[in-house]
Amino acid sequence: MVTMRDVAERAGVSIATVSFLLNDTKPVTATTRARIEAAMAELGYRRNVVARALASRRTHIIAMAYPALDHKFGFSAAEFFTSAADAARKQDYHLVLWPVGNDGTELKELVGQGLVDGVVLMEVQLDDPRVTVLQETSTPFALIGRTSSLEGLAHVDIDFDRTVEDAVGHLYELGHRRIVLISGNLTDPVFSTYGPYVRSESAYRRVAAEYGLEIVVMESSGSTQSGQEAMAQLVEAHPDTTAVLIVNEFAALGAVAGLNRLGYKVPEDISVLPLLMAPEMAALTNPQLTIMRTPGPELGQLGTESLIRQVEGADPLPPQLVPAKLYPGATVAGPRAPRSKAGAGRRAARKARS
Amino acid sequence: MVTMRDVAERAGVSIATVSFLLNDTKPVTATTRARIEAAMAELGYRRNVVARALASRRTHIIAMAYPALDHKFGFSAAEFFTSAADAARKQDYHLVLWPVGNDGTELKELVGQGLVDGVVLMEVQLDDPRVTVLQETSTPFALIGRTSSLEGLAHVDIDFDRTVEDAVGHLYELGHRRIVLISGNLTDPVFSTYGPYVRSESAYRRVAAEYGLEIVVMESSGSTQSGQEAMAQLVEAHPDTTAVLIVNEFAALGAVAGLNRLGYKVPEDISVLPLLMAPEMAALTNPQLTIMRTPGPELGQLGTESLIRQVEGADPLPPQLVPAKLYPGATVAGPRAPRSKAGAGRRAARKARS
DNA sequence: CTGAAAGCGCTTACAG
DNA sequence: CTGAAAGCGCTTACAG
Repeated sequence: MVTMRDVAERAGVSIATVSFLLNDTKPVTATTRARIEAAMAELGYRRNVVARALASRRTHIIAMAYPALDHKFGFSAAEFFTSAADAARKQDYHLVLWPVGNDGTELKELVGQGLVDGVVLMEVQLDDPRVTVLQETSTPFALIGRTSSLEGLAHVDIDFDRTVEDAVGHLYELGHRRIVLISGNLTDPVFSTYGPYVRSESAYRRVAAEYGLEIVVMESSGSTQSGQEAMAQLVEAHPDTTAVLIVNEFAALGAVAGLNRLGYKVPEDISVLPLLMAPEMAALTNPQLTIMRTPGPELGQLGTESLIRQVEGADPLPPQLVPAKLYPGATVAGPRAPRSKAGAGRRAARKARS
Repeated sequence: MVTMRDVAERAGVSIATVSFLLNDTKPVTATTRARIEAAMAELGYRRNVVARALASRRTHIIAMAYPALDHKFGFSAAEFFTSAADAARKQDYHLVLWPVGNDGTELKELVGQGLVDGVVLMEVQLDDPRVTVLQETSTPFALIGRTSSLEGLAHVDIDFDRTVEDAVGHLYELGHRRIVLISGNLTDPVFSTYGPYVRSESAYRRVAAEYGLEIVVMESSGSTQSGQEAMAQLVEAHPDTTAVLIVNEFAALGAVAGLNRLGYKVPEDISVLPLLMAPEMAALTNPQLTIMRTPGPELGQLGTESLIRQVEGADPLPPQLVPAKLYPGATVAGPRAPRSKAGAGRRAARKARS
């Protein structure tokens, strides 16, 4: 292994000077710079990040804590990770993925080892024990998501209000008046304080009321299967529904499949608009889903930048909320027969057949 | 931060003794052990992995190099990563995911920094420049996949021969005699040396010949879209096909969707059997796909264990090939009218309509 | 602008 | 079984 000492000797300078040049921490004259750079090139020198970490008390590694047991690591998660990794690399940091539990014990164990300078928390719950762990250990962190009390916590999150406003507004303009929300199971302890479900639902209730729409919220868990089951219940309980908003991306896939199997055409009979989905996932079906596109790339980057600022002693970025934006596909259209009874009659007939 | 020195002082021993106990590198009497453990508990000591790494020349971090630009990071990749991470953790290692290019330059840069003890290579190509980089830098590594020349390289891989044998055998027993393989695009430079396509195809050619079946190989790229397009071509060029084997998991999803849109029922008209898919992906469709289940959990674990053995100076595990196993779903059944012309006639009629 | 030296928190021969 | 001490490859006041 070629060390800084080797470079210094070859260039005829001290190792301190090499370090100053490498880190740009003190000015170096052009001639010594040239000598050092030549020496580095000739020797193929690469700085040892472990030694640097020990001496500087900064590993330049940050962790993304992802509760993989409670949340599938799908395309959306991959987007968050990838954009965060890119943002980190641009600032000379490594990002590592930590699949740790929701309760904070594993996180505490890992953080105590001194491997990382800070943590980006994914899938934040309204009351998240991991936040306490990070505060107690004085570990810099940034939330992608929000706890209920946010006093001074660095965070970025989806703007659920605008996302739902835009989604409902789009459907309304197309003529839809029967718009149902499929949210999560809020009696499940893991998800009763899960921001996306809670915030989507409250935004939907507010927005639907503003539009004078009937408010119908149904639930599903985060599986394809449960999305399909939700549709079976929906067409039974609310046969006049013309559009479905759905929070969970796996359930959304199941919803489309389920409607098809029940004999409903998407979007002719019912439009389906997932509120949070990655384009790669939307492309798995054919025709491709119309979605509100999760702002994963933006949030991954912002969260990481906010964290790195803190690690380096600066103030975190101000909190930012980014809405999911409409990403057109082929699962949303105007209702077949807006505000008439014809559609409902036709669907009822089909149902009787099946 | 509480250091080993703090623990040593409190326990009334030297830091060397604490280290011996912690690493189990030298015997320690029961009484000193008790004193040290008490001190560690009281102080909440946690060993600093960075200092340990610098002193021992072993970071206990291994990287999984995944060429994210050329290969989507889907459910199969997530399975490999998760199982590798678990295997690493069990042996006191961290696994980090490195999304690096296929050409080795990024890998060389990263490896030179001394962050990792070794590398697990994913999506290995038959002629892989990353292998050269790792050899030149004397970095321990294990392949998940195979290069063409394997002289002494630690590797684990899918057993394509047995996978295809089992898949074709299963279909044959159900009565299928027209079994087509959808492989990859071998004229694409990235995939012309991609093991799964190359080896699946050659296994298929051998096995189909053994069964006396007509050999039909078509290609698709790794997208849902292309899987759908392949089906359009298939029913045009080979209307008597009763079963489809398909290598790429995204294309497989598209194949089912495409057949449905073309008016073919799966599995009644055509059975679809992906050769390499993760169950989570198979569960995205409804009904769930019948698949040959990628042995991701087994290979992730074996590859990691093989690597860690080398890192610790032992011989790597002997190469192992693991077949994908049949994982039942609802997209494979017997052909509608085996060996008669009735099925083909009916399909031709449907085709004329569309 | 450059250098000598202490120190980051451990591991590991070496000695006893 | 335990300890004193060197050393891992850097960074960083401090001095000049």
